[in-house]
Amino acid sequence: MKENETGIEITLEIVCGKWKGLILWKLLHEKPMRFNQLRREIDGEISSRILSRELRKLTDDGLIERIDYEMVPPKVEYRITPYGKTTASFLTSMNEWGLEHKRMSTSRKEMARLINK
Amino acid sequence: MKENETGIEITLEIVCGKWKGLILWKLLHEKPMRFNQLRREIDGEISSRILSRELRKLTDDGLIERIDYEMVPPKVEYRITPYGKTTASFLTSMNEWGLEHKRMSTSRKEMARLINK
DNA sequence: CGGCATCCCGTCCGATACTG
DNA sequence: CAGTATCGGACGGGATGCCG
Repeated sequence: MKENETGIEITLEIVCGKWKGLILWKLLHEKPMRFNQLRREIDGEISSRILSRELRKLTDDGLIERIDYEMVPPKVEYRITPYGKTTASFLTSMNEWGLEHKRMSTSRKEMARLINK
Repeated sequence: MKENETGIEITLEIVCGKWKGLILWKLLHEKPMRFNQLRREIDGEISSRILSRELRKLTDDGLIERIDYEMVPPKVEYRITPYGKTTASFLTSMNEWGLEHKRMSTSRKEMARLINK
């Protein structure tokens, strides 16, 4: 373990990419959700293939849990785990920063011009 | 602008990828730095091509500033901007989470097992 | 010193179609 | 309902070499 290694790298391994942060954020604030429910509620329209893949990654990493009711028709729920809940600390910060900057401007570049001026 | 859009998405557009978060983090805590100095000090060994590209993206987004002294041999410095400094809020959270989880375990999977048990 | 050119690979992301 | 199969494009990341 390197001495000066930042925590940023480790955290990025988890939330990097377009979707995992959003999925975690959703499951942090809702009850366990079913596959298609999650699919509908995530803004930005995620395809079932991508959602399936991202859910698998999060499950493999122990951040969420897959509950298969083994019914016909199938019913599967995804729930945040205790470990997953700990991500709320930085996801909340990220959300606040993003919202702040969305409120202030329509674009990041414009934002930058205003602040840096 | 959508109503329920999360700030997460916006924030991820900036720090996503392996390097931009680390570069920002470095420049947040140091004086303006030269290209090769930055290259040497970033852990994980970044190639000059990649560093160059990432620095350009950050500059285009107004998060850092490129100062060319127009000397021979070339001297160029990169400095965090006021806008870039605002990212400290969430980068700090991300760093803390990562360090916390690095301290507790050698791997994320083991970490997950411990917490979720 | 601070890059850019070239080539390459693996991953991310997506549309469409299909299935138990 | 909850996915998988297939195909394909875009992007991130890297090795090597060259240049003013």
